[in-house]
Amino acid sequence: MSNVKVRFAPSPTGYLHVGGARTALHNYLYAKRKGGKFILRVEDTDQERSTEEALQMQLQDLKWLGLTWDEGPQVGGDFGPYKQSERLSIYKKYADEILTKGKAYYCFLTDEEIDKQREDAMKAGRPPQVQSPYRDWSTEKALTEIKSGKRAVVRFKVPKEATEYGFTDLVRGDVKFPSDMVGDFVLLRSDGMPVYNFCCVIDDHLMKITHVLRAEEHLSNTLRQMMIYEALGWETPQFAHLSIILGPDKQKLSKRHGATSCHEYMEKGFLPEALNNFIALLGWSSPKGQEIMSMKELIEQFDLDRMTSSPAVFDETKLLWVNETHLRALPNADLWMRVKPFLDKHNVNYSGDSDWQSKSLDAFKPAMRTLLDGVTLFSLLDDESFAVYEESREALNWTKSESVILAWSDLVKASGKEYLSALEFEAIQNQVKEKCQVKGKELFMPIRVSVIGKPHGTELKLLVPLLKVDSLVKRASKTIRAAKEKQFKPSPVAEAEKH
RNA sequence: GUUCCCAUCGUCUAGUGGCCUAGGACACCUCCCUUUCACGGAGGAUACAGGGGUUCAAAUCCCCUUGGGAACGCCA
Repeated sequence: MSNVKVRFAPSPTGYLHVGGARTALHNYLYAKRKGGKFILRVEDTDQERSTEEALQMQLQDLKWLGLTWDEGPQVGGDFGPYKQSERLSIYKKYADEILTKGKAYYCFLTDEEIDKQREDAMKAGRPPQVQSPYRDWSTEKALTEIKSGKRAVVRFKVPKEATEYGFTDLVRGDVKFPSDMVGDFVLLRSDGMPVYNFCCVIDDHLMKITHVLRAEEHLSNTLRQMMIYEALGWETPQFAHLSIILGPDKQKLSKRHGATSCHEYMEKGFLPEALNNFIALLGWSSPKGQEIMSMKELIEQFDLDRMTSSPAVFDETKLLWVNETHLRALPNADLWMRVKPFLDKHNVNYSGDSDWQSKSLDAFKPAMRTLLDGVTLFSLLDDESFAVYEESREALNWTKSESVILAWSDLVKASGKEYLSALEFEAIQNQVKEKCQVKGKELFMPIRVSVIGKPHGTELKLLVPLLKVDSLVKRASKTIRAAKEKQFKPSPVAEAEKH
């Protein structure tokens, strides 16, 4: 019904960056909202940096986010191939067309000559543009040079007389460029490989792209691209330039800011729906002012009229909040499926019983911000990783602590059960209270230390039923021993601070 | 340097000339809940970069300044 067709066109030079993911997401949302198509095109004309491995990684990240494409690699489509490196003959054809029209020329300038020109221009306060002496050579003359072995690039002939190129950007409004802002730019490299601005135009046109939503850094490329559209007599698509994403220091988000790839966020235990939700909000806001949204809601509410043109800082703290909110809203069975791979990866043992899993999740959910947090939490229930931590030292030094733990252990053992219920736990706790004549934290802290090795954490009545009785007893005796020998494991936090 | 883009709480943002003594969210602080830690609940502090216009009226329109960013590649 709708003829809206958008594309995400990454270059496979590494992992999928969160900035790229945001561009992909906004394109996807727009397509879905308008009932149009979202296509994926691989811009791999930079042979030096593009790799098949990086491409596979990016495709995987896109799938992880649920941003599936209607046309592109792996799914095909009527306008393929979708890898630019496989479309070389197409680009060649249109380069010839522009050449024939006299709107481009072969240029034999060497890198050194260009560098020198740029340097001189900068010194003289002129924009660093190429001035090619080959601009007015005839194609025939150039071709004979090429036949004799000389290498040449194809340069676009930017009109000498300065005019103004303007278009209406869907997020920025009217934008105008003076044509002399750019010098003659390259269309085809000397090895015949086309360059970004050129293939971008050819492909967007041939693939019938109606709206180009891309990052702001491409804004000034639009001028060159408009010139190419003009030279070919084609109509330009609609452009929308998305504001860039900044790091906390307000500089363009890059690796030195820490995690910047989707893959890293996946490994850190973030949910794809949370990353999507958070990223969607960078440069866009819900008309309802809603903050937490499912993919379905994002699609329903997304449109270009609510895009911001100012850059946005990527705030990991807020991402964490978005993540924990999505995470806690997940049904236990679903959450378990997501936590499990993390537990397996970190060799955390757990019960196969789904009731146990669900109860554990109920107990830990309030403390879980990421799936990775599940690893720390669930290892508390794993006998193999039980240890008494440094932070328990104080509680174990209290005069009655040892007797409390001993009494606790005896009563637990005497229960004869496999697992204690919450009620049974409370009954035992009360008996310990009477027997040792302690209350408050002097009562429950030593008990908690003997259960998880730490004085703080999840409510005991939730925790205790998750551990087998004989495990509780063993843990208690280990705790007593640790207290006597003053052997404590450094707390993870303190450890981290050392580094 | 040149051109272009941008400018509301620390951060993401609402706001399209009167509804703004500027709203929401994250973070922060206080209190409540709680025999701990979290969760949760209730409050609080914090912003229209500066200067000129236009207008009865400006966060909103115009200009300048300042600040930030991007582009100026045989990268994308």
